[in-house]
Amino acid sequence: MPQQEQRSNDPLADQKKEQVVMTTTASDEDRELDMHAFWHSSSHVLAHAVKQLWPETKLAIGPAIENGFYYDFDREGGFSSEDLELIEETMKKIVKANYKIERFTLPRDEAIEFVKSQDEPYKLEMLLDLPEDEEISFYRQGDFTDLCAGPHVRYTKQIKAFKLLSVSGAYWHGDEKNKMLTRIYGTSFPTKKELENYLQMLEEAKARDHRKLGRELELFMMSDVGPGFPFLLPKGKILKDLLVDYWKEIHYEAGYVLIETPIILSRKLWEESGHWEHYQENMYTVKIDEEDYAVKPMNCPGAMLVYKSKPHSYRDLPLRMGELGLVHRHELSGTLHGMMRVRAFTQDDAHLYMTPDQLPGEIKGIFHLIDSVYRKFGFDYDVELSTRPDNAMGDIEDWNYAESVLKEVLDELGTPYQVNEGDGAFYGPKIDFHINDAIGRSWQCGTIQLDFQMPQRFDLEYIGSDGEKHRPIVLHRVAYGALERFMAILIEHYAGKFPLWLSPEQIRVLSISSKNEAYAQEVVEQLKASGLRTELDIRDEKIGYKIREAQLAKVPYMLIVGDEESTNNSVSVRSRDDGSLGSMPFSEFLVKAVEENSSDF
RNA sequence: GCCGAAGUGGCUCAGCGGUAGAGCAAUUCACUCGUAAUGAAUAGGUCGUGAGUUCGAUUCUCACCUUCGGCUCCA
Repeated sequence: MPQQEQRSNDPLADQKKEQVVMTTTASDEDRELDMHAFWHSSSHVLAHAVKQLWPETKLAIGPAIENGFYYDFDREGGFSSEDLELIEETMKKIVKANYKIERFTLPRDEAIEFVKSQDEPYKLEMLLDLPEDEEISFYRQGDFTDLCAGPHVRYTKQIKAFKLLSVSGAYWHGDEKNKMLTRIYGTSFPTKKELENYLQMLEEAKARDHRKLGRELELFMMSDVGPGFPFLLPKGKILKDLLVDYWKEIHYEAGYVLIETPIILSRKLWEESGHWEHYQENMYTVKIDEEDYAVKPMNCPGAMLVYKSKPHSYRDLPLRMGELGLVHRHELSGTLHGMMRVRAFTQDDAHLYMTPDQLPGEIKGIFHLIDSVYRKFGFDYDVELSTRPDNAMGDIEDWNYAESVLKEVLDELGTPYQVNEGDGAFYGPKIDFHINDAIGRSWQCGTIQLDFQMPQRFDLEYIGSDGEKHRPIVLHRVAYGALERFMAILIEHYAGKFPLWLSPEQIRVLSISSKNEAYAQEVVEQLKASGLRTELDIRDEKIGYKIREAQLAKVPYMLIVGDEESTNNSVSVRSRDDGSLGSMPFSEFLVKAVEENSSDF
């Protein structure tokens, strides 16, 4: 999302785009249209309609976004759903009237006078922020004119199919200190067919929503008595443990040791770490024997204490110390979102202590570890570098050095990345990994954070080869990010159809009738003995019904056993994804299943 | 936290000033069955919580809680 907004704030990029559009839209071939310009024009039609209906409404900003557009308005009382219908009707008329969309420019002074005459305070503010030496461009359609860098389509009639999707609040300039405006979201396409396809895709996205599947597949639940605190159901717990098993395996392989630190620790520790000062609004606190304690929002301070529990030599370094730590953060209530954004979650954390010359190598090692994890699940991801924020602790020189090292390593790795100025943690700059999910959203998961503050605050040291005390460098990182979020992304990524190794229930054995019960039980026992998570369905139901239920539960393999199978020790195999695979000897299936299960892991 | 919307049995939803209804799921019984729903019966709800208006509130009003869509924030 931020990318799109940046695009519309970047007049230079938009100018370049405009030239493209002016040539390509010369023909009436709609598929030649630049969708960015198309959605941007749609937002103008929206604003045009709103101004026609309620002239007193003030216009803020209305850019194209991924798959659509929005426009922010300042109107007393906002808009109701009836208002939305009315707006859509009016938009249809504007489209039908087929206004020509014309660009014109004014010298700065005249532009200011013009916007003032229109009585649009937000537009005036934006105009005053534009570079002084440029002419100001406007777009006009009928009696509607908007300050805008463009580009746009040429006629309103080109916007053949559109739909307003939702109304929400949005702060002016995205700053919560500013006034809350009303934002109307919509989408549009050159043809009705494309709009229908898009709306259908939205419906399909709903079908793989992890909150819906989480309930249907009995993976997790939420309760009013613990907003943002997820409950894992038996199957969800299996999923989490499988992720943990895999995680432990690759971390031991990569030379990590694992620790576990307490969840509740004294205020004194959080004061020492700086969290009491910088992070208090997110921390849960408790009083124990008249003393203040806090539930940990991060694992770092505990890990620092573990490091300090004994003296270290340079020969111990790098020391890679992992911790699957349960942290609690009091996130704003409005930000909670299923298991994607919760208030209690397990970080697959690790702190790496090293000498300065080991830093680049360790960053690369972590990078490759994270990359291998994401690749295992077939995830696409973006890398971002976040630099010093306003509330940063520590010396600027340290920050500059840390940022330059991160940049150097990223450049050396040849990975494309985006820089987010001022988005770092208060204790250090970081490299973030964003996974692109099934519905085109992106979620922050992995992160590598350089921490120059903790070692100082906790006075960490090691004895160098020179016999002198030195301060180690500390890297703080997660790969999954949070197990809960990662699970949610996995659920949506696979639409609940987990690969065999990740499926909580791998095989379900279905008996045709009660006569086959004993044989079915025998099959289940052997499968279980071979480490396959198997369940038995011997209810007095028709086989079609039992298959339907197993299919809806998204169990990878169904074994149907009747008289025929009982007599010759075979199973009729049905795959969740490929349907019936026919009969085979049970021993053959067992070997195949065990092999598939272990090869994926 | 802010803007907007919504909360009715386990799930999906109907009802809407006269103390609740369906389908699925559950339970019981019958059927002993061959690749996505066998039939019948039974049970299950102080309609999110608390106030107010009213002869009477699930229905109207207000507050709070939770959820959903966004903003902001973030793993």
